[in-house]
Amino acid sequence: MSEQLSLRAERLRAAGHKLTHARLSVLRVLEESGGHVTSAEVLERVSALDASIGRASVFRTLDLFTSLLIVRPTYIDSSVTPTYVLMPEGHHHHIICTNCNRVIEFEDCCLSEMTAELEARLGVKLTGHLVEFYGLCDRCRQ
Amino acid sequence: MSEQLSLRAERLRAAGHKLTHARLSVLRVLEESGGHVTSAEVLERVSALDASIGRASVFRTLDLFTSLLIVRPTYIDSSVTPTYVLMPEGHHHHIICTNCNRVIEFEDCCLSEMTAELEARLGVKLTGHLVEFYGLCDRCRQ
DNA sequence: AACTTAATTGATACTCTATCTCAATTAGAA
DNA sequence: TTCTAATTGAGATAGAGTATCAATTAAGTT
Repeated sequence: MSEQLSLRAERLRAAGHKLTHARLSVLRVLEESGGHVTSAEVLERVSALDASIGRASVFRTLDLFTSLLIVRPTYIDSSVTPTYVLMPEGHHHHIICTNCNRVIEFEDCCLSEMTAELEARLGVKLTGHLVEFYGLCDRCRQ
Repeated sequence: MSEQLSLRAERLRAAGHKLTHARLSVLRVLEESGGHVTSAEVLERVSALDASIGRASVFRTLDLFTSLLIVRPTYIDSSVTPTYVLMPEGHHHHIICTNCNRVIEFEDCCLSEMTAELEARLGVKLTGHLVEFYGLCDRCRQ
């Protein structure tokens, strides 16, 4: 198959990891889902794609992607199952309605100043961020 | 016992929930731990405080606190157990080192402008936020 | 202080997510 | 092709979180 590698697959290879069938399948599922999927959903879709891929590999891959900041687990509904969020350029922003649990994503953020300030003050090197707002969405606000 | 109620306990009551022994115990454990505790740690410490408090109540309470934004589950190490973060005034900010998993908390953030802008543009009413930065801490930066 | 009742609780059995183990397979370099 | 360490799949296992339901309790009312 004339696979066109995504940028994330390149990052995976650049970090010294093999581009295995299982990993590329999980990545494909994540990218096609547009982010915001639970591990159960990833498991199900990966199985639909190729039933021979094992559960353990899917979880191992999600952990690997998390450590590489390709994906970030967050909580939406309760404290139970994490929802995996794809991090397009290493950052992600959304609003969670505390009434109906709807997720509203937005693109722009003005954290580059804060990033520079923190790096200077704390001596850290920051590569990404996640911003979650909580509140009532337009519908639930009445 | 001459219990001096914390502000969070008042918020709990104001939201129409009973101030039960189990809930106050979980709240006390969370406040004494300074945030950043796993459910297993909360379970253990609540048990140490009063062994008669059941597991189910602790989980129910953590879910209740999450829905009230008294606490927010986030992921630190892997995709496994959530770490509960106490939200002092409805917002919380930290840096997670992607190498050693150290958590660096910082206080000030400049998101009030972004909050106002989002409320105006999207018609939402925002009550809190969580900001997570990822990168290398000063030690791991070499 | 006793009464009332809906909210909450604890015990425990259960479900289901995620992990561990290890022999078999595979990606990628030589 | 050959080689080897990384990775995999299967399935048993661990352990986090839930469901159920009778018993208890917080807190308003009298």
